[in-house]
Amino acid sequence: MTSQAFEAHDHHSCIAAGVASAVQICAERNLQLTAARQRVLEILLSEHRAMGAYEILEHLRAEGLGSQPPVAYRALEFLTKNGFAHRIERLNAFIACSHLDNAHAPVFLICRACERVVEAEANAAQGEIDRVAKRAGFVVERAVREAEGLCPACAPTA
Amino acid sequence: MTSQAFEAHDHHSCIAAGVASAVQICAERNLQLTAARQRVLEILLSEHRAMGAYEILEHLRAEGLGSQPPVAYRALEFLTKNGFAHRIERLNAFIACSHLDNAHAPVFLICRACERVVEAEANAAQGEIDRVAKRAGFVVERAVREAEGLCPACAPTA
DNA sequence: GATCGTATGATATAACATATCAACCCCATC
DNA sequence: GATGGGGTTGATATGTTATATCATACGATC
Repeated sequence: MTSQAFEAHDHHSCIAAGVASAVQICAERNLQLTAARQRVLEILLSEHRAMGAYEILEHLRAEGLGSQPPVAYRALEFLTKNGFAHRIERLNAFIACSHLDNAHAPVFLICRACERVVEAEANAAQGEIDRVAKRAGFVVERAVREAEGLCPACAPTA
Repeated sequence: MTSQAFEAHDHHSCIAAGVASAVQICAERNLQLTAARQRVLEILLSEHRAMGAYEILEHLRAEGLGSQPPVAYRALEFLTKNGFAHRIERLNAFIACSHLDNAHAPVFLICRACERVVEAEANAAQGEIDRVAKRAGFVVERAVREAEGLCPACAPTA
């Protein structure tokens, strides 16, 4: 999945492939992809938009996987810490990672009309954040790069 | 104030100059810089870190300028909408603008140790967000560029 | 079988944000 | 000077996101 993800695609394979990759990676790294964690990843993979912790929690609750906030937050912490999901700061919400294969410096494009969020690959070293930080002698541990606006499908109608 | 703002400086003039600029700009644009709004700006200017709405509200409450959340949020909305302050998404908090003079595409450097936040000037057109968005046909209305890490003063000790 | 690390369960609360409606004030216009 | 509209404020309630805290379960290891 590339920045073309605003376009149509075989969505069923998004979920299957995402889970399969996660299962494999967890096996390799001795990470425990427990039922709740895997289910949260599936829930996130099922939509190309960011979901709030409480929205995810509703799913878990309906499926008997837990009903209290920490259940969702713990799963989300595991997924984000290990790169299977990302937090969208602008929305206080979460989305499945689209680039499980490689280490990356993602840029998120958030459509305010259809709510779709696309994760695009970018070059950290070429970015303005990196340049500015270097100049200031600042050590970057985490960079947030998010754009809110209109996707190609929604821009014309708006 | 530039990206050198992690360094020592005449802080009293930060506040005075910031307020003076805001007063002038509001006069020019027919904006009402009411008591609560100006006071919130002063509170933000008084520290080079991001402050939460409820922290600001405490100050207002102590000074009899209001005691309920909407008071703080209304002032903050005015200040951010008109460019006198910025919202730091990573922290769900607010900081006074350091570059009142020119239109800008700010990058924020957030030190997780001392909590200082520096607003650096950057070139939007050269950034990765802009490049990625163009490629995807995405119309950017708002860009969030924030780095969390360690400032030059805190990096050695950490 | 004691201990340790990791994961879960459960309750409560902190922190951030907005909806709504009434009251008020300025000021432009009739 | 009365009328009315726009913007601001006051006040109450509620919605939403996130974490602290303490307790429990369970497998791995010594």
